[in-house]
Amino acid sequence: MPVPSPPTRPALRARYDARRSEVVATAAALFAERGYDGTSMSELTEATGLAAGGLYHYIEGKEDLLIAICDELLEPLLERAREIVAAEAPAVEQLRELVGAWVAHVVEHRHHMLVFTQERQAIERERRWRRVRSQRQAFERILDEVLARGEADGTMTFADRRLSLLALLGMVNYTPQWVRPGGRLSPGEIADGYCAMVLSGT
Amino acid sequence: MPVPSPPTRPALRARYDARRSEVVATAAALFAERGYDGTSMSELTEATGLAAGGLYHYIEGKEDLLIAICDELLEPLLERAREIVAAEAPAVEQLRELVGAWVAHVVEHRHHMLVFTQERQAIERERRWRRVRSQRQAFERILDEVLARGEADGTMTFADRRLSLLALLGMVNYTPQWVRPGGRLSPGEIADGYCAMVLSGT
DNA sequence: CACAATACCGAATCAGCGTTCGGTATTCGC
DNA sequence: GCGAATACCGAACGCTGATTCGGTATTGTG
Repeated sequence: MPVPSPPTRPALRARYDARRSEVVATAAALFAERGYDGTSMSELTEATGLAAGGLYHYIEGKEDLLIAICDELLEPLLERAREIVAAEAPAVEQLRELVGAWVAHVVEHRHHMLVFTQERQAIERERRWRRVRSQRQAFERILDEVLARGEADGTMTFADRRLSLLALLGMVNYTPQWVRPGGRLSPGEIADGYCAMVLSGT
Repeated sequence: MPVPSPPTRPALRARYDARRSEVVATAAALFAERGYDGTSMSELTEATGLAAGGLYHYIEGKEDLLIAICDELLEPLLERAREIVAAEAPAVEQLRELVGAWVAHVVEHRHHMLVFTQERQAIERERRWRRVRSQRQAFERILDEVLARGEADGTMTFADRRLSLLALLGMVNYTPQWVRPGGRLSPGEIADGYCAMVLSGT
């Protein structure tokens, strides 16, 4: 098997997983700074402390890292979003929760997010990215449905609902480009500000 | 000189310039679709109809294309922005004009814009991009000054002016990712929508 | 027409990068 | 402690892709 499989012995499994996600996190930081193509595997090995071949005990190849990064980013966010909309609450309240969780997530994982947005054109184009793509779509769909519900029951008004959705996506996706950990505004304050702008018609 | 200099004979100069900007436009379209690193020079030569070495009569190297693309994008926009704020008009009106011109520009040059945002991390990091970087900063500064003027004279209110600026940047910069020429919304309608959200406190 | 300047060609070059693989050290399980 | 699984090493490989360069065709100019 060319695929590096995790160790079968349970005692080693924890260390393996920890080291692997350490590698992924390091890759995310480097990719975010220098770009995916702009980062060589040797820079990665240097940053992780491993030697050239050692990386391949944890990943199948460079692209594997990208997939892992996207997964770590989208999966928990999507799960949280599903939880929020599963609860019975007014649309406006759900939107606030969604945006709050979302902003907090992209701020905490801003390296992952920067990589995701930078490599977007590759992700949208190729077959093997179907899963990632559909996760993104699912999340956007949830957002849209909340907006639609709010519009339908009269608690939200939009000049154009789709444009409001796209504007929201733009704001939040751009956030990782400027936030600094420990910056002036907390993720919560940022999210509130975004909600206020989108809900301005209300 | 390794630099391909334009022909000195005036009769040829026009053809040369035309062909060069044709090459740049083709590169912008390819880069926007496949990414800068994801596009090989041979794909570019094929798309332009030139042969391998022929490109280098018009450009110094691959990176030269990136610089040209950014210049074609930012220079006219910045100039237009300076015109708008040079005129004496209420801040709100100037903002609408700015956003209108801006959205129209990124929609028309969405390929250029996609390349610019994708390669942002390279542009922000390296020395030789100082010019492009300062053009971007100058434009953002103009926007901020208009918002500040509006806030000062009481015609605009923001929960947090900086956040509103960043949100606006996010919305507009994201626009090229979803607009389609001849789409449902005109650039003007999009710009109006964005302004309404940012000025919602008013 | 003639000679420069210009436009373009395309095989060859050269560097960098991702990946492989045989080998060694370390660690767990009995 | 002994064997097997695991972790890691690092030189070597193959390939892609940007760039070069000597040469040829074309085009304005005197």
